[in-house]
Amino acid sequence: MTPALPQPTRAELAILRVLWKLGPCTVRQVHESLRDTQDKDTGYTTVLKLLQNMTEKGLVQRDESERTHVYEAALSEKRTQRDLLRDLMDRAFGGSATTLVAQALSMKRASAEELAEIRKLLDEHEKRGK
Amino acid sequence: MTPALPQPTRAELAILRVLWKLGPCTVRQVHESLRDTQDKDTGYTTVLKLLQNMTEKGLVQRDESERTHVYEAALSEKRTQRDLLRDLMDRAFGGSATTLVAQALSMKRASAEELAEIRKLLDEHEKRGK
DNA sequence: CGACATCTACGACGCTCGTCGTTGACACTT
DNA sequence: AAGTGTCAACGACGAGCGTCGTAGATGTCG
Repeated sequence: MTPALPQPTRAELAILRVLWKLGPCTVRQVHESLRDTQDKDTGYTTVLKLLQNMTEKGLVQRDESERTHVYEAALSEKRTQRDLLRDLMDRAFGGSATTLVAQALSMKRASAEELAEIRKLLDEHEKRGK
Repeated sequence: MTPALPQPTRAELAILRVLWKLGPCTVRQVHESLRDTQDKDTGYTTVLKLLQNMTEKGLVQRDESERTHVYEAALSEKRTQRDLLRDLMDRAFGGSATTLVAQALSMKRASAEELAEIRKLLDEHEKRGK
């Protein structure tokens, strides 16, 4: 089992999303990508500090072979999503996946394509269970 | 539209879960219920302080007509779950309900009953969309 | 009445998080 | 060599959170 890293905070998760999308990045690349995506814009040194903290925690890995360091997400997007979802499920849904899915469906009037997609997932899941 | 209260923190959510389960409670009742459920146990004044903070934020409503105040959750459990799920969906899943549901399913090898339940939800949801 | 329990209120502390200013190292240009 | 720009590192700050000690008000029982 992987050692269960600390949960990323909001700001950290925003950075991870950039790393997942772009792959390994310098601080500057992350900063500029955030500038594009984000509403509020974050100072360069803030992003740097965040990335340093995340290195400390093990959320990212740093390549310092060059003067300009390159950061990379330590965990996959899927894995992190699962961890976060698991946490929320325990904290707010009493561990019930069913309730969680129900809320997810009722929340968003899911589009027809989405519904079909989910149905397909269900089928595959069931098949695998056999 | 309801004014979108601040998100409850971890500790606050634990308290809300007690209030949802037991209905309106005194501080002492909440404290003791937490003592039962929780691993780590929280001091009485801590719970009191938390509830005072939550009153400040509007997360709970306080009846102070009696000397011993009675607290009640301001928002329904469902509503809060939706808010939290929406937030996580935006922050970690790029707003995709499908991805979220997929992860929820893959996370827990859902039991047969759960799968059937979810399928039923899907049907109802589709019908309602018509 | 007086002692004791119960409850709320107030203030403090330690911690984490996000933010930034500043500094010093390194590189490039002229 | 001097000037300019980029970068990582460090330290600081303010806010929010969870924790608690203590004080002060109010009730209860002898």
